Amino acid sequence: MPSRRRGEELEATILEAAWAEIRENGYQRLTVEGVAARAHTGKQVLYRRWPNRVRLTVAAIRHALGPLVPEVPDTGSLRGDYLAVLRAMAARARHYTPELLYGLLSEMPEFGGEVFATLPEVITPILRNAAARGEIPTADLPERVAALPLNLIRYEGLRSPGAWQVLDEAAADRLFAEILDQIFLPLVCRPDC
Amino acid sequence: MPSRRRGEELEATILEAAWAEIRENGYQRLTVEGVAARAHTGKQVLYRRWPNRVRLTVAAIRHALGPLVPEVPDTGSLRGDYLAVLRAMAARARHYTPELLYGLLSEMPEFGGEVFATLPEVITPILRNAAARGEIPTADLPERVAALPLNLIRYEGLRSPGAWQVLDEAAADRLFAEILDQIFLPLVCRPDC
DNA sequence: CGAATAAGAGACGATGCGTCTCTAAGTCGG
DNA sequence: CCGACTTAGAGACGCATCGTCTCTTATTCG
Repeated sequence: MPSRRRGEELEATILEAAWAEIRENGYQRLTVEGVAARAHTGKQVLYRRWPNRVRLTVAAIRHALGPLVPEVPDTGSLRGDYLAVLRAMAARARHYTPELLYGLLSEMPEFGGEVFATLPEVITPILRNAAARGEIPTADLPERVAALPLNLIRYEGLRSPGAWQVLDEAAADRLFAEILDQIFLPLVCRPDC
Repeated sequence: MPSRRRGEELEATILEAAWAEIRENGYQRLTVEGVAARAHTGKQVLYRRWPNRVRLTVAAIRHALGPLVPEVPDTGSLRGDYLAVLRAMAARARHYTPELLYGLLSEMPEFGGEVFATLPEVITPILRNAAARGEIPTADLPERVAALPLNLIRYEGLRSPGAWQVLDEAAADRLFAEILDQIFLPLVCRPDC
């Protein structure tokens, strides 16, 4: 008979079970009973740690995807840097099916804070570097402008959710290029760029 | 004893009952039983018309809010026209609580087509008028650019949902002005605008 | 006027949440 | 090394609500 698991080990098993259930059946059909069964444990063990289904799900996502904020890229150009950020975001977004994202937001609107973060920790340094290189006249952009590509990408993901799941890397890059070249760069660069 | 209702009359009563329940209790707590009770009818009468709770809700929204596409405004300037469109959209958005919007989208992702429409029927004429007046060099903008303010407003509504419900008209107008003046107009107008 | 239709009312089975209860495995202080 | 405490593992339970089914009877239509 296998020994009983505890603490970290048990917790990790449960969160991985939850994440597996989500990937296989989606969030709507995620049941606490199902997760418990898959982790070979009882419901009470889950409810001892998370107060309800939503919070369990959030914990599972965080466990599976790791920290939200990506590294600050330094590719030598504003375009390259921002592109790197968009790629990192898209990689993360690929795990959010529409059904999962909307389901979570409907039951826990404050989760939006996590999903819609403006990421100044990343964007501000990028803009400062660009200004130092002389690519843009000033790094001091209104937040709405600084986060524009970020927001547009996210909007794209909300608007045609599921799109990330089928978009190959080349197609995603084309989308990023469109947003950067048609909208963001014309808006922030000195006229001659 | 009151006579039994039928057809249009009964249907309208039901949809109004559903909408009232949504406004009072939100979508999550909308129950088919509750709607039936409020409309003084039986569940079967609802299920005879709509296959499930989501579809009933969508029907109730359409009944309450009317057609999606607003009139084409003609204020004499691109800024004024687009502002009018944004105001019309915001008026509609005010009825979508986060909980309602996300709930619907999670259970019926294709509803996004309705919520995220690019509204070319409205935007294209506006741009054509602006071009005819000489405000912009060409009316032939990429769709992504033409719909930019629309998308940003909607993103704003998704990002801080519930915000519309508390935003007074002046504050909403400030937001629209920010988006038009900082982003859209600089992007599409001839340099001297 | 008689037959067909559909309203109004509610019982029913299924599902799944969150709570509660029980036994025994593992941990820890003395 | 042992007795007390904690908590894992298992599942029963009550409750809400979905969607289906059944029944009676008012209304409509041929």
